[in-house]
Amino acid sequence: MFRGANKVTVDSKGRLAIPTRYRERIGQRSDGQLVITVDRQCLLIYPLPDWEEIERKLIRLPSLHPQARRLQQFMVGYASDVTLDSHGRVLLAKELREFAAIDRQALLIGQGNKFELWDEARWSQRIDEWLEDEQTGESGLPPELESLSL
Amino acid sequence: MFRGANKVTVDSKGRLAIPTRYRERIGQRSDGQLVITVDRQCLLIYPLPDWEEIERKLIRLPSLHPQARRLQQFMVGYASDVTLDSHGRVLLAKELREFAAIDRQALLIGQGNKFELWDEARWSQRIDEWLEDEQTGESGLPPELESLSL
DNA sequence: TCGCAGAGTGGGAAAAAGTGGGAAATCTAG
DNA sequence: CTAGATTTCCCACTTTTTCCCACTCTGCGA
Repeated sequence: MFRGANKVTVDSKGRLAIPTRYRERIGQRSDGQLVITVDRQCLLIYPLPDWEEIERKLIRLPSLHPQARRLQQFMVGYASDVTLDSHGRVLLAKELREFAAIDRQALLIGQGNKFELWDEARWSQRIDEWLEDEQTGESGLPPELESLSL
Repeated sequence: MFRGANKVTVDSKGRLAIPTRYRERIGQRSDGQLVITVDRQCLLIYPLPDWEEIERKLIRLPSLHPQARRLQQFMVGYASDVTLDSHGRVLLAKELREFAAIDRQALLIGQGNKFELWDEARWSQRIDEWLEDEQTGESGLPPELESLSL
């Protein structure tokens, strides 16, 4: 399981160093092969086998449903294969950096079987939104959340 | 499986370079033979054998159903055979370029067994639509999506 | 406090890919 | 049959990518 938030920098060539503590696990799980794709506002980084499972699920979605089609289109469409280089770095395709507005400072967030990669500014914006929402007292939690005990 | 988004340019003669990482697969699958046809807003590019399967399905559709008829008409009607040249490029027929409003900058999107080719401007428009829809809190997600865990 | 080791960062050079254009070949129309 | 136009093939230049090396920084131990 990947956990924790790490400040990382993307250099001028678009390379991103994966923090060392994750490297061994990635090496074991997928021999250094990762797949990077987009979410709404950030990028998602999966070890190859985990991605393949997601991809299978996506492809099975009903292709006539516009929203399903779109999710497929974006997630599979942007998914790019990368391999750790000799220094544990991966190359972020220009298209991905543009999509997620990542230029230099970013945050790598461990999320179980995957990572999220956020542009620093967008991330702090997201924190603000969260705090605001909590204040204004959110309504309409789905049952899974209502009963969640932390 | 084809995946990933690539910025590509269509030159003044209507040629499009297929990114190298896909070429080997295309060579294996169909000896460099592709079929390009139209979708509603973009072009679709299939390896020949995959297209032939699609074509069979299309032809079997009930020809009295107006929408099926139209789909047949457009997809089969516009389908054009192309072969990779010595530099891995294909020639986009003028009719196809006009249909999809592609002049110079385009995006090649891997979608499993096929590619989509989008005019750059149209694609970013599509991204905007996606982000808007997601924000406005979608209703009526199909069960397959509701329970999808990525 | 100093030095060493591991991690992170940057950059240069070779190789590969992308791009454009020209010449030959083919087709079309008069 | 010929002139013009279009297509196809190939060559050469430019840009990008990839691989590798070297330097810096940080943290830990002596």
